[in-house]
Amino acid sequence: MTNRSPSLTQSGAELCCTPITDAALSDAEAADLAPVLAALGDPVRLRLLSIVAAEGEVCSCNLEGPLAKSQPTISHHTRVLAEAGLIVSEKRGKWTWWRVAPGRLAMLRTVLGGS
Amino acid sequence: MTNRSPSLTQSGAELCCTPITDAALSDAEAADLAPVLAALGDPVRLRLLSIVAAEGEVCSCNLEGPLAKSQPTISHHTRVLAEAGLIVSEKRGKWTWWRVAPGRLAMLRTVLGGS
DNA sequence: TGGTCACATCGATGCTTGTCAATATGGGGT
DNA sequence: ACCCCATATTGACAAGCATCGATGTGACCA
Repeated sequence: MTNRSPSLTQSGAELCCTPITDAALSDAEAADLAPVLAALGDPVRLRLLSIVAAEGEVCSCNLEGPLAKSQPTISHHTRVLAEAGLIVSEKRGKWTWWRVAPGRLAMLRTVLGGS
Repeated sequence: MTNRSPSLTQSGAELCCTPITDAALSDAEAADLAPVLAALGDPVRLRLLSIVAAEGEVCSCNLEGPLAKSQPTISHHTRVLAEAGLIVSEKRGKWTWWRVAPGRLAMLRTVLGGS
């Protein structure tokens, strides 16, 4: 494996941004977009994201409680959401803080038919 | 099960409709919402929905071609989208026509942070 | 240097799901 | 009645995924 950013794999891909009501998605566009929506298709991740979105900033250690899942499971889900480009991490000392990635949710709203 | 419309299982559930940026989802809300997003988390279904959304109305027989999947697979995916409340069907003669379910996509946009 | 804490990774397991061939259902035409 | 055509359903199989215990990694503190 080549050199990579230290703490996080994070897709910076520019995804399709035209409403599906305007034009059908291409095969490639759907393939790029589906993993993002699939990341939201799990109740634990959906709730995780909503907690981060509502709080503005949440430490991993403050997720185990509300989500009632083991630490590896939480780590797995944050990873999936981060790879989908939906949340971003920042390390402070021993702790990892999560924030919603700017723009990504707005892009989804647009694709789902927003003006 | 009580009386229901003849040809289609269709969740008429009233789903959560407050932006996740305002308040975190409850366990139950996430459990209700996740399947809808999971339905969109497959590239074939995402493209299927976009075709229906862009065309306005599409016959099942006009989906096999663009999606390059077998007939049972198409039937499976339309069923999943219908059960997620995202599309609705109407039978005309031998054909089944699909349309986007009104309101469902708008609800998703709202939950994902829309005003 | 040694210990503790937060988090990531690995390995295993059981469940879910996308896919298609085969078959069933049911409407239309002749 | 019979045969086609469009769609739904069933059964089976391979791949993917959520979950957790065990272990690795790296930061902080004494």
